[in-house]
Amino acid sequence: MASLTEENYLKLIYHLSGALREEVSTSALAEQTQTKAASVTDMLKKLAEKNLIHYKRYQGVRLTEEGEYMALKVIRRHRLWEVFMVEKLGFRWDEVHPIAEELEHIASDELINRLDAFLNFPVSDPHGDPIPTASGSMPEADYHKLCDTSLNDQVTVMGVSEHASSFLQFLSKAGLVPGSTVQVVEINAFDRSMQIRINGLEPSFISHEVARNILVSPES
Amino acid sequence: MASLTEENYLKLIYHLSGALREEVSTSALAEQTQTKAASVTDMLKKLAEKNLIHYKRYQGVRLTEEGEYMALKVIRRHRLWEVFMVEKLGFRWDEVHPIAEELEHIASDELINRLDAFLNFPVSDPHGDPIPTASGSMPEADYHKLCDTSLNDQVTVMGVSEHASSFLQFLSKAGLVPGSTVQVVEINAFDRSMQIRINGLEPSFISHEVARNILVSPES
DNA sequence: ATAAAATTTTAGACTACCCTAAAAAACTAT
DNA sequence: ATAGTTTTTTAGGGTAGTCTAAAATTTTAT
Ligand SMILES: [Mn+2]
Ligand SMILES: [Mn+2]
Ligand SMILES: [Mn+2]
Ligand SMILES: [Mn+2]
Repeated sequence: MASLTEENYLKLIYHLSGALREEVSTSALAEQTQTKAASVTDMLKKLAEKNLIHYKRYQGVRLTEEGEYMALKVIRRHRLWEVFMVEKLGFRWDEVHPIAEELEHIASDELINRLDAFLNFPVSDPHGDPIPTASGSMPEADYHKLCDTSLNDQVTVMGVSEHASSFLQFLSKAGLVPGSTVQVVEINAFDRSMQIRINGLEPSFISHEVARNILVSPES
Repeated sequence: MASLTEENYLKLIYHLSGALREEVSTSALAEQTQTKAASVTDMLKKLAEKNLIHYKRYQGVRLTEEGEYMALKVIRRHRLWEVFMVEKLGFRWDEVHPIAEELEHIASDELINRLDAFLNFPVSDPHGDPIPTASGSMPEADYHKLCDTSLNDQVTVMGVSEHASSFLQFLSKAGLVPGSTVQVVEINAFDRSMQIRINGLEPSFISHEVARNILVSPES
């Protein structure tokens, strides 16, 4: 029904619109798609024609219910393939995203639902991002940022909000991966950097920039 | 390097050129690609430009070494994904081909080589077709047709030369799947139909048309 | 409130892949 | 050998998705 390019636009609009489902600008889409604003306008007209987005010119866009459903299907496929590559093929979490960008466009529902079962119905991908259900709803996880954790609190790493492979490799080296336990030992007021104890080992230092991109939940 | 469409042409030229690597005609390609001869000519010019085929106008085409290498890569990916779907996801052998037609275009070598290892380096796909190696050579299996088997000889089913899902479903129902043992009990001269004993059970009847599309090897 | 700046859309054009219709070349049959 | 038939190529054109340049609209700043 939707071409590969259309699917990428829908997925991107979903991600850029954020939790509040705000309107997405033409320029924001142009920047992320590595295309020019004029090309984005053309595509927005086509998506509006297909009733996948709400579009009034000069006003930005939002997904329709149908458009959001299709975006979530693409995101579901992307994240399930990432789980497959890490869990079954032994890829590292910093390697799988570019390949999932291709696999996410394989359309078969039968394939993806069997893959889901084969992976034992995972609820999140290797980066801690929730996997939309087959019926098209996005599980909302209410994690908070490691940088907002109070002194001495102990938390569990659940995921990341930055997916650059250099960042992911840094976290692997530091042992800051989903499942790790972190206790905040010290917070430096001037630059908000932290000393943290990972899995009970010797304290290490992380910048606010790093702590801001690590998602955690309170120790259960 | 090559687009999805170009990959499909290369694969098709490989298949149509047969074991003897004969020249493939424009009209044969047009028929199989569901396009018109004029469109095929356009594509042949492009592939020749990229040195993937030998092309002289009005003369038909053959793959270059480079073109054959790329065709074999696509076929390798296709067949490995078919093994994955049948062995790991529980698909039936008559269901996987259309999905593999999409998966075969996912380009990552790393992905396909890890998949190969995950599947324990299979040598043939669910239909008995050999899987090209990572280095780009096609294992040649010298199976013969069940219809050429002599009376009373016992053979093992190795694969099929017809992939229509209706044919595959018929074979599944009959128990004529790769690995089955077949003994030829009777051959009817007038229409070359056969009575065969499958896995030692009661004899069943198959037409020459069916026997012609079943590949077997002598009992070891 | 109005002018300047930024954003967005329109206009016109390009490539990849496909089409129909017509021309060219290759086969086939007498 | 020549005429008819079939196959293949060329000519001209269409859609999807992209571009640059120019026009329209909105936002920002005085
Ligand atoms: Mn990803
Ligand atoms: Mn994509
Ligand atoms: Mn197949
Ligand atoms: Mn294909």
